[in-house]
Amino acid sequence: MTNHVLFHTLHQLSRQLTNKLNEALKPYGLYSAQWSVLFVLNTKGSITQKELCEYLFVEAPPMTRTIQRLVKQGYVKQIPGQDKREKFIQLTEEAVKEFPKWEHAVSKCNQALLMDFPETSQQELVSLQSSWLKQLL
Amino acid sequence: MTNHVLFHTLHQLSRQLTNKLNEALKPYGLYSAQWSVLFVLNTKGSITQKELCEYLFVEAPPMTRTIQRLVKQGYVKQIPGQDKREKFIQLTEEAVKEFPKWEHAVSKCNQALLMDFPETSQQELVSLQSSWLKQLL
DNA sequence: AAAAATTAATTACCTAGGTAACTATATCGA
DNA sequence: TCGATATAGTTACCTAGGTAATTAATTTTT
Repeated sequence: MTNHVLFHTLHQLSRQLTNKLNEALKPYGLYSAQWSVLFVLNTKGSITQKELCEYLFVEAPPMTRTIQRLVKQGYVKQIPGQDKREKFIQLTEEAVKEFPKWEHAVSKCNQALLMDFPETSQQELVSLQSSWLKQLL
Repeated sequence: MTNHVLFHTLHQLSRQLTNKLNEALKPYGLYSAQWSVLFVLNTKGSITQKELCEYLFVEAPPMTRTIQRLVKQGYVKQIPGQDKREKFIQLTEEAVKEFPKWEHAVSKCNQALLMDFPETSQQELVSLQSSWLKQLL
């Protein structure tokens, strides 16, 4: 019985959080999945789509779509690798310029979401989730 | 910084769990969203789509789709209410007959997912998630 | 009682993520 | 070396969930 509640609340939480994130990103014409890619590119620099998929645990097809949208918006460029099968993805100058605004919006959103949720609880939650996730993968 | 990890792992976990659930339900031709509806109907009996939405915190359009698929599969029927706008949803006889099998498959799946995750951790996780979720809604 | 506002459900269209099948390139083995 | 196999990415199509607009029925207001 408690199992069911566990899965249910986890699912609900995840949905609520992405909804809020999408709301926060709306003024910038971005969506949560795009943000996750931009965030990774900002820290990792230029990496292949494969690596992006592995890092975000997402299958290749949705990644292709997300990247294509980012390309169309001018926030990301694809550079053919030495191995001609692979494409390196990196932020455009414009994306680098805009990034701080996006980051600020996201961080404000996250802060609001965590407002009444104590720091210690957050850390416990991360710890529990991480250990569970590690076992699943 | 820890915020980002928190949201990331939550999202990953949620996706992994629904993927596994979908896998477990595949032999029965069902998907996770359908299962969540069937599960609620099994405990609540006959309720309106509105109530289903409220219970599962899902918007009306996706609920309409999920129900229409279940109707097509013969697992659910829609009964017009006294208020002609609303439709009461309930399990068909066949669904009632099949339910135990589905429930067993799901519960086996959940058990496998939680195998190496201690009972106490599960309870902590539920407690943390629930309190956070309550604040968000 | 008639007009206005509200509500339940649907339709159309969007993002997010999954699998299967395909293409093009690279690598491995006989 | 050349044929088989593996790999990166794309395309097509599926479920899941969201918003906006629409329809039909019910309430509320006037």
